Amino acid sequence: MARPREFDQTEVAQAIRRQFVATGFASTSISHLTMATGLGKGSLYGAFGDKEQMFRRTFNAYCEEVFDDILEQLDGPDETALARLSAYADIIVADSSAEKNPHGCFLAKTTAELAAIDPEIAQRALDTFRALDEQIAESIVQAQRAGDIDATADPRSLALLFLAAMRGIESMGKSGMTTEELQSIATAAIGALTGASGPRHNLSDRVWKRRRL
Amino acid sequence: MARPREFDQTEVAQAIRRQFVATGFASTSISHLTMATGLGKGSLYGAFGDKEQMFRRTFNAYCEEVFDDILEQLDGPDETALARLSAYADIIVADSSAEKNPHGCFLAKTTAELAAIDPEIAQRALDTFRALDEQIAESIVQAQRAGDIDATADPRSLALLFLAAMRGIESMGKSGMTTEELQSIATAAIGALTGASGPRHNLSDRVWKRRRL
DNA sequence: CCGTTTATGGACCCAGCGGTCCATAAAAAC
DNA sequence: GTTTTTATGGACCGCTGGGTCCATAAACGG
Repeated sequence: MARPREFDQTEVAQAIRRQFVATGFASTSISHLTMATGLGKGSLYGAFGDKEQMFRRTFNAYCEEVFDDILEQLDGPDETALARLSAYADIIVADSSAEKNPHGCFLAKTTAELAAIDPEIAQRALDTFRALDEQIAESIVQAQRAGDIDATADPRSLALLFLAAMRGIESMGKSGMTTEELQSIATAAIGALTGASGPRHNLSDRVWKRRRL
Repeated sequence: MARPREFDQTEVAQAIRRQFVATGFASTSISHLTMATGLGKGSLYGAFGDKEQMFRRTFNAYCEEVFDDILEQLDGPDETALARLSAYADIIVADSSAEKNPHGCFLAKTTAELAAIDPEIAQRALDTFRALDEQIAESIVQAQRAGDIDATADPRSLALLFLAAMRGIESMGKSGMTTEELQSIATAAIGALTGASGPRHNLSDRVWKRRRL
C-alpha cells in the first residue's frame, strides 16, 4: 500500500450519478464529471475507468436500487398488499413530477437513449422491468388472497398493466403533467386492479416506506 | 427566381427525421445528416437552418402526425368506439416492439432527452399528451353511450389510465419486451375500461386504419 | 529518513464537433 | 449571350470532446 485515495468512493459515485441522471450519456462530458466530483481527470480514470465504464456502473447500481426499493415497499402481509401497491403508485407519482424531479427516471432515460444501440443496456433494463413486474404480481396474488382483488383475474396480466401505468406516469410526468393528473392515473390503476366492486380493506393503511424514483 | 433546389424538400425532411429518430439530438452530428440526406452542409443550412432548427421542425411535425393518426384511428360511430380504442392499442403494441422499431417513439425519446432543459420541447410534448388524452376520452364517452363502458365511470380518469398504459407499452417495448407481454398490457387496458362485465359490442370489428408509431 | 508505490490533476494530443465562407455551377431574366 | 440570382458542397475555423501522460505529492515499509 502507498498513498491512499483522498476522496470517498461512494460520495464521488453519487456525484457521477447525479450528473448522468441530469445529462444522460452522450451529453455528459468528462469536464462535467470533473466539475461534479471535484476530481481531476487522472483520479477519475484511475478509480472508475473511462466514461463508458462509469456509466454502466452507475446504470447497474440504479437498476438494483429500483428493484430493492420496490422489494421493500411491497413487502408485508396479505391484508395490506393492495394498500402497499397504492402507496407505491403514490411514490411513483410524487417522484415523476417534473417540478420535483425534472430529469425523470434514469432507467427510462437510459433506455430511451441507448437500448436501441446497446444490447447490454437493453437487457439490463428488460430484466429490471421483469423483476418489477414479478414483485407487483406477487403483491396482486396477496391482495387476491385478502379478497381485495378478484381472485379469478390473471395476476400476471394485471401486474403488467399496473407496471405499464407506472411507466406511463413517469414518461408523461417529465413533460410537466400536473401531479393531479398523474395521481388520477395512479388511482385509476388501483381501480383497475380492484374492479367495480372495490377493495375490501382500507387503502389508507400506513404502508409507506421510503421514496425513490 | 434563379437556380432551383436540386432535391425534394419533403424527402430530405424525412431523411433528417429518420436520423433524429435513430440518434436523438445530441448524438446526431451534422455529418450524420449530410450522409443521411446526401446533401452538402451549405444546402442543408440554406434550406433548413442550423441543427437546432432542423430538430425542432422535425419534432413538431412528428407531434402533429401522432395527433393526426389518433384522430383518424379513433374517428367513427359510438358502436365501434371501443373496438377502435382496442385497435389503437394494438397499433401501439405493434409499433413498440424493439424488433420492429428499435428506436422507439420519437416523442418519448425527445421528452426523455430534452424536456428537462428545454421548456419549449416540454410544452409541445405535454400539449401532445393532452391532445391524445382528449381524443381517447371522447372515444370513451362514445363507448359509454354504446353501453360498452360503465356510464358512471369518469371518462377523463379512464382516458388518462389508458394513455399511461400506452406510454408504458412504448417505454418498455424499447427494452425488448416481447410482443406477447405488450399485447397483454393492451388487452388488460381495454379490460380496465370495460370492467368485469365486459363489452356489449364485438372488439374484433375491422376498424384498423393505418399504422404509425 | 529514504525508497517504493500509488494518487493526483493539469498539460497535452488529435479527432470530431457545429458553423461559416466562398469559388463554382446552374437556371432565370433580359 | 450576358447578367443576375440562387444552390451547391467542400475547404476551413475555432473549439471541445475523450483519453493519455507525466511531474509532483503523499503515505507506507523498512
